[in-house]
Amino acid sequence: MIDLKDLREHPDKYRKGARLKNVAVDIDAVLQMDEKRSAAMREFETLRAQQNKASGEIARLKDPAEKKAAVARMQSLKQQVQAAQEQSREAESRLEPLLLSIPQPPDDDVPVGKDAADNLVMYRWGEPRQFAFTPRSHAELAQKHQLIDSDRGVRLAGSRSYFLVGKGAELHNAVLRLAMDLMTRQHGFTAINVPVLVRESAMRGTGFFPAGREQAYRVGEEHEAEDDVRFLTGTAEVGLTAFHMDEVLDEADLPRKYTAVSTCFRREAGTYGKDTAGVYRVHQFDKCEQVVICRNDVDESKQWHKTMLGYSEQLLQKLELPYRVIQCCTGDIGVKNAAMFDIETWMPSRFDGRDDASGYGETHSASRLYEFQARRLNLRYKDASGKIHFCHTLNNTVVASPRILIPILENYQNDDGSITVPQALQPYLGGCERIG
RNA sequence: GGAGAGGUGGCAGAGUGGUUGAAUGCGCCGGUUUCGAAAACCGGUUAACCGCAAGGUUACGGGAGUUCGAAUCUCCCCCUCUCCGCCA
Repeated sequence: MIDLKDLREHPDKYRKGARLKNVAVDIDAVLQMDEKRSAAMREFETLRAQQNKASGEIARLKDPAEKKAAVARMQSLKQQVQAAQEQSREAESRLEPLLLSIPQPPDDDVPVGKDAADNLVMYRWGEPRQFAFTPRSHAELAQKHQLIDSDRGVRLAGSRSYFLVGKGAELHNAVLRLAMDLMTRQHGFTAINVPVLVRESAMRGTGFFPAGREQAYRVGEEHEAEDDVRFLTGTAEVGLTAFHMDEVLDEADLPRKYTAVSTCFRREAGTYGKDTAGVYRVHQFDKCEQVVICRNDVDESKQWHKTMLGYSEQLLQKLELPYRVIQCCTGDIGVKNAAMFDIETWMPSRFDGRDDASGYGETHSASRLYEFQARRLNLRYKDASGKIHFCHTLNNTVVASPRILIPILENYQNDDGSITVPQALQPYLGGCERIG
């Protein structure tokens, strides 16, 4: 949710922001609606004030006849008040969806661009491995060692579904455990287990609705009342960020640092035929997420953004997987973000043999939202002087699996088809050093 | 799924039609006192919106209604808790 006052004062900022993000919104229509609402509200409040005043006077009248006359005089005012209230409410209810649809303008330091093709490569870590043999894809490796069973997954749950089996499941659990341990033990994040089945208000509050609604699974029968409907979350960001929804925190308790592993559900609507081999794009996966809720301070937000990005890099470095860090351009950061970094990890099977860029696949996404989510969630804090502010929120992937199994299997394969278990994961697999 | 109880300010808890945005207690903040602290005493302490201000409007789970006027009355919904049943 953007700041309505700011929209009134700087409409161009939002026009430009929407244009840079390739989002079609009619700012003028919003401003008109806002004007209409304000007028209706003032009208209603004036009338209501009159009514309240008269009511107080009636209460003080002792003489029954006088009282009766005064009450009779109020009849017509009552009609007017009701009509004005009706108008005011209608204007309000028409303004709200318009406001929800206005994207957060991208930050000044975000490169301008149309889509993912215009994203900026910031830097790389590690060198893509040169194979002395023809490397196998993760799908082949998984098949060979019976780590991932897509055939049975599809039979049971449809396309983009899978079973993780044996060491496949162990590897999956291992990376998530490693991620969780890193965030809690080393970086002081509080571990949380979040609901993945949430109300619409949580989805709207975190900015996944209304834009993006088609990506979420809706749970509930058709005949059920809207209030009984729940949605499966596509990330623990929802639970972690909405944890303090409608609360006023103490500034002294900020920043709040939370991490969670949760199962994530995504319809992947509009991606038919894309990334169908293996487990790159699936409907259900597990992810360790990090969320920071901090003071309303742009510099602090930017600082946290970098820091959180660093935590994820640290995880990839522990796994010794080559990656590159991308600054996403204005057209690729989505409606809710002010800025976004992606981390792409080297996946040999995606490499086309010519352009290195082809071999990197997205594994992480770090978002900086300023007060956009906090406004929608009504998530605030009180500063030392007692003033109330909206918090800032940020989030980033720590690790998502099975997608991360792709670079692990492919980068750690040996010429005989066996797979070396990354050192950092061996303790989580009972010391197992090699698969196959 | 069956039966019952309840939802009021940070918390506890009054309040059943009129100056109650809300008693009282706790907590919190400030002051007096003290070498300092505790205790005691005094004062302050919900938020959103409109307004330069004075001031005004809204909100007692949510919605609808009755009324000149609703925390208080009526209807619908939601949520929480207890007991029974079922269940990981």
